[in-house]
Amino acid sequence: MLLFWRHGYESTSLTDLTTALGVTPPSIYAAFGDKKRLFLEAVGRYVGSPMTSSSIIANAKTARDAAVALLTASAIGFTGVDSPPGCLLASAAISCSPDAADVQRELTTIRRSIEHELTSRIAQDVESGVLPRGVHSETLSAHVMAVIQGMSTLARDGAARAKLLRVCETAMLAWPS
Amino acid sequence: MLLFWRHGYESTSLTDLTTALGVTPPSIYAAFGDKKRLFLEAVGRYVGSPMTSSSIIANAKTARDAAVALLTASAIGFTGVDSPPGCLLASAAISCSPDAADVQRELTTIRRSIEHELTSRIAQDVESGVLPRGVHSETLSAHVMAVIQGMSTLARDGAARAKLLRVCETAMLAWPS
DNA sequence: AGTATTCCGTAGTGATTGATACACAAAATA
DNA sequence: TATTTTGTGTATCAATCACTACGGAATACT
Repeated sequence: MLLFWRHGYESTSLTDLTTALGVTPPSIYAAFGDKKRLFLEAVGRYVGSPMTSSSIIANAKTARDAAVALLTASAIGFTGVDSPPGCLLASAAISCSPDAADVQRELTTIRRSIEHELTSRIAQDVESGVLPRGVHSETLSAHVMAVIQGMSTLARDGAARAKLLRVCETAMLAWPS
Repeated sequence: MLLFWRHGYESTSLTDLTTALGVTPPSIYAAFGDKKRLFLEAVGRYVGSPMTSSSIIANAKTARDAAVALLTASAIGFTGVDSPPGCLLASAAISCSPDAADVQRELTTIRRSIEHELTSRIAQDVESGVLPRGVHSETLSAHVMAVIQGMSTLARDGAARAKLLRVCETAMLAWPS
């Protein structure tokens, strides 16, 4: 997972994986089938630890809290000391060859589902009057997602955690009162 | 440039390039040296057309105008009908093998210089009183850059131009009055 | 204890990667 | 017109890619 996180799906060779794991290719292929499924397994581990975006959104009292929690968790997760900078979902398969188009679509689906969950949570608060009527939930959600994906690039470019956390605060200034 | 834009640096093979250009490998190597320099040449063409970020920032009356112009130009440029979705700078060399680390650093340098120019433009408005004292120019600039880089991912995931333009408006709600 | 099964390392598969030696042809120069 | 220079295609380079056939060792079952 860390190798895919740092170097991406296609640029992580089987040699990289076997040497890092201390095993030989047949072991990997017996356990996972092929490189594609191994990668998706690693993605599953990434999105499920330590806390899923879904649970963050579900456990938040308000949509605003959900947005703050998502942004903050991202800023922290993208600048871990013993993990590659940035977001695996945002960087591992952004640009790839046609052979990996299905892998690319898989990550797109995950990103869109997170965005959709946040959109629904916002719409729920608009519905219940917590957020003013007229708020465009889809746009508000897209802005939060854009900041998250963008912070991944900033982190990869060397931005410190404190800087990303300040970006989160700034992004939340766009949140309707 | 379009091939690198769509598939990234490493996933664009020399075969892709030669067949698209209608030439054979020796012609490319005689003209550009190697794949790395050809890519950087394509990047230079990308950042210089039709308008550079530097000129957008320089020609804007205020830092706010610069931010709006950068965001809008990005939203439009990332959703062109006859160009790949997203931003070449944001996607072509985000995750790559150690062999391409220098290419990665090159794009990081470009991204950081754009961010730095915007930071300076904001600081200038704070200095002259156009923006209130206490505004953290670096954070404000980083937020704009994050939204831009994030919109690249949204565009690659299929977001429409109108949606990205609405994201731009939302992002500008975080701008100090 | 003897047999069957699972597991993994050795070694190598064909295909593709970026990059080149060489020869020939067109064009520029003398 | 003769000669040099430039440029491109043919064919191929070693290296690496994801992937696998096969044999031997360790384990599980009878």
